Amino acid sequence: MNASRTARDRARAELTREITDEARRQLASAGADGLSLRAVARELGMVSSALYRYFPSRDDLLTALILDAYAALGAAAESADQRDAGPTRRWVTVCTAVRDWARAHPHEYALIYGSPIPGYRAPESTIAHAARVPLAMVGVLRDAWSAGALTPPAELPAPGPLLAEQIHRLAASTAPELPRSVLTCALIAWTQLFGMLSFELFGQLVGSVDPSDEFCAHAYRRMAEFVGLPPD
Amino acid sequence: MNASRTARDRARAELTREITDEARRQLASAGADGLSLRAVARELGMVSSALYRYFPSRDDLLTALILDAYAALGAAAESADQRDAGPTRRWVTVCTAVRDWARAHPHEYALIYGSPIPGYRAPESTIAHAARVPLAMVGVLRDAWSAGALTPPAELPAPGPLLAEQIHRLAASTAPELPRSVLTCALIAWTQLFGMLSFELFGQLVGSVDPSDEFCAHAYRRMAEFVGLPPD
DNA sequence: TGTACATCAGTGAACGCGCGTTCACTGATGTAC
DNA sequence: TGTACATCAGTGAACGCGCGTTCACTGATGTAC
Repeated sequence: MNASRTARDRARAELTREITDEARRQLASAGADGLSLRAVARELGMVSSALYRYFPSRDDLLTALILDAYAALGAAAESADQRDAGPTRRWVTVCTAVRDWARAHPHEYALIYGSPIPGYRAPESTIAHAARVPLAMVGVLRDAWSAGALTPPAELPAPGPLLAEQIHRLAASTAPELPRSVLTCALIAWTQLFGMLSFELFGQLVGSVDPSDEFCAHAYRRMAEFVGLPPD
Repeated sequence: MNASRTARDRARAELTREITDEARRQLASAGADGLSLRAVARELGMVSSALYRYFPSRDDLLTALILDAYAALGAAAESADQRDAGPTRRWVTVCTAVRDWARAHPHEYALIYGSPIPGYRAPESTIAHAARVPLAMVGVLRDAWSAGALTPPAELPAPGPLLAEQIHRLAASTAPELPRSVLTCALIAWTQLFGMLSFELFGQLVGSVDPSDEFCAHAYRRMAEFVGLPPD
């Protein structure tokens, strides 16, 4: 029951970090399916069974990587947001930060936003972290709304009853004051942001708008307008 | 040099189809990485080495599946398009057809639009087939434009010089008569369509707008407006 | 402060598994004269 | 139409590989008295 960290504790924490670091490195070269406990151990100069002192199974190691990735992306989006800037600028900045992180960590991005890994089921705890990017986007919109800088998109076309209910529930838990049409369009913009990013990272833009910096920057501004933000 | 198909030819064609069919089935349960020549052969009652008479390697089998998937999706989009309907309706119909196909074939969708398979490089020939969906979308816009039913989005924000050049090149090869802003917004809508679809199929919408039928239908109409199509 | 005991990290061998690919072969199907 | 030869499909054994996980163990680090 001693709170002081023993040498053992410190060694354990450090090795745990070294294991996830090495696993991340292997992710980059072989993908999620190529991640091998034995290879990680080998690279760390350990015997493979030793890893079981740190992670009870391969899936637990994968889970740790997934949680880390969501947390890192969420942090990147949040910390890029400059709350004293104009709303459209903030919107574009947040989108750009998401893209920058993804391009710097393409395999971690693929791990969380690519095809699901067969036979692997992510724990519930990822959901909270996964929400951080859309929450950062909504945060910009809330500030813009309370500053009177938001022009809600038309309520037409009218959403169906289930969608209205889903939007209502989302609004209640994140931004009760926002007009529904803003939240709906923000959801669309959210899927647009990641759709563009996946296309860029997974090679679907080759032959059309690759390199994609200007296309992305342009799209972020178009989508800002789409959700009701003013021109910059 | 005889064009008539011998029994051998027919047997070969049929078995080739049986192999890809079985491979597709395994894709669904184990993903691209789990696709195993031995398992396919086993299921077909053959010895694994026999498959090498049909596909020189595992990668070639994968390539065949990828080409088939692009072709099937392209055909689904094209054949759903009803050229005598109104442009907005056509737009929504094409988008819906893409979604329907993807939901009916989620693992084939993941194969072509999910994370790239490490160590696998898709052949150039996929590009032509991959273009069929966006070309179907652009086809709707061209008809709408020539019928005077399209209101081009504003040219602002102005695209950067590289993006302008990329859009120009795309226009030249697909729709020279369309205003640039329409094509730019169509590209954005294209990434939106697939972004939403990937989110739906890969589980990112759980907790917000899942089930997603109404959300998707709504988004298709919003994006139709976004590219300049009239209300339905 | 020193000692006896408990906890923990890491080892090394082993289990059982499945994989892609090669190769020499047998027997059936097709082709040329 | 019949025969000799060539082509091809499929077999079965083997090569060499890497994997996740378990288990009994040794020795070092921590804890309680």
